Amino acid sequence: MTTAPATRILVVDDEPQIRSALDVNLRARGYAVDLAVSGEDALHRAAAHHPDLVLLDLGLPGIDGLEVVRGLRGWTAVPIIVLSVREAEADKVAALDAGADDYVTKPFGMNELLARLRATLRRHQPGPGQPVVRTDDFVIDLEAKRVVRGDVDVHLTPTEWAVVEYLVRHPGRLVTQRQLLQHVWGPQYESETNYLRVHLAAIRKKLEPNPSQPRYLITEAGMGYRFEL
Amino acid sequence: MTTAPATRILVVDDEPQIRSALDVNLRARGYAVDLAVSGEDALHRAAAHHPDLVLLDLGLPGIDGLEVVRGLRGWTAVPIIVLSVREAEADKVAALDAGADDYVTKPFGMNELLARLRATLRRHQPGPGQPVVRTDDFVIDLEAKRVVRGDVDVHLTPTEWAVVEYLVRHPGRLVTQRQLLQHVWGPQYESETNYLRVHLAAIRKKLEPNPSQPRYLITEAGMGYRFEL
DNA sequence: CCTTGGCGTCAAGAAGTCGCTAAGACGCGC
DNA sequence: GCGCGTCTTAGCGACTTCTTGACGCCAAGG
Repeated sequence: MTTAPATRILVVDDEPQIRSALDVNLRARGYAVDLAVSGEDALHRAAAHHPDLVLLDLGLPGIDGLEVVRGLRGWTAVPIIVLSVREAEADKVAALDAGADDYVTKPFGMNELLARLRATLRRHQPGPGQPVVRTDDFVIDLEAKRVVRGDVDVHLTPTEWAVVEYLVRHPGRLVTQRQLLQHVWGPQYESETNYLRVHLAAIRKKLEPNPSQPRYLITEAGMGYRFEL
Repeated sequence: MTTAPATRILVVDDEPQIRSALDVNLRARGYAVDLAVSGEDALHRAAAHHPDLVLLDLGLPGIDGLEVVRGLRGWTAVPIIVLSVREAEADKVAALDAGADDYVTKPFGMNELLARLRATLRRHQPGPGQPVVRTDDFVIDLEAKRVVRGDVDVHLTPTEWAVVEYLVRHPGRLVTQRQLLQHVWGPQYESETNYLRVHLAAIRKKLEPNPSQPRYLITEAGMGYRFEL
């Protein structure tokens, strides 16, 4: 029997006690743990090791935890669970808005944390990780970066692919214009919604059975887009 | 069987009769009660004993009850239920704006008080933050920014969503008009309650089974709104 | 019994957003 | 330097969403 590679978790916290408590408990459950002590450290380690999940304390010295969330979301959809003290209610909402997946309030029970961690991982690995998304009208192979409609290949330009991939990797979920822009074009883009309009139109023309009445790539006016299975 | 440690309640009131009435009734229900006779006393005792809930009379000699709320919120998110006489309407709103969780008007029925107390404790227990909120009539997915009623999607506009999200993220708690306005429209808005009326009406039409007799989005006249699970 | 204040409702106009098209700019391989 | 695919930019009508004001209702208080 081959052993599945361990799930890699990046723990970001400046308090040594919490760091080592998490380290011990996670290792005991068979996770591979990477530790970061600051926001900068976290961003570097994430870029270097591509963890499967990030456990992020919001109250960091230096770079704010919120900035770390944004920094990560600029290029990756890795699930992020935020830790914060109860007072920082507004920060938690802001973190979720910035793209965090869940949050746990300190002080937390280790069991609750582990449960949320498993739930978040489960959500982000739909079953035995199927890199292929099927609809009635087309098939998207995320691994091979191919789209087939009927029985012919559909060619997507790089930008179109980036948009489609991001939407498809968050099925059913509302993706804000900011999220899409920053993921596809870069962190400094946030208000160029005309890019999205043009490229979405092009994508719909290629994928939707009836581009003028989209069934899969839904616009939510004033908010963003949603990929409907 | 291990005995759960008693829930600790800090009672703050300068009137001896009310203090002892609360003391007796709360002890009879198995709560551990700590008594404070003034605002200063309350702040000291809260810092020393970390109560699980604070019952705070607004009409205190010396430090105002409002200041006590602010003082507590500076470092703890302990639930606060405010007691006040009916006349002090403005004080109640101010206390809620400062971060109190609920209020009870004096003279109060002991049963009502106990019910609110249990409700407040209950919702502070399991940590907030489920990304999905269910009621008998609809499901709100905070993560996906999606609302389903029965089995059809309900479409919310950006403003409607912002209002619903804020209320739902503070379930059971009385949210003042100010809080909603400033969170949704921005800091400079505080008295445009007509916005709230119009948008709440639209939301109720979409979510409530009987919009003219709301079950979930409750209006508290003169104060604000409450999302009741 | 009447006034007052807060709320719900409705409708119309204002403001904002989106889809679509087409033209110009860019970058890469040849 | 040329051509091709691709991306950016601009503009317009259509549509969605927000704001605003008027009106009626109800409860509290004089």
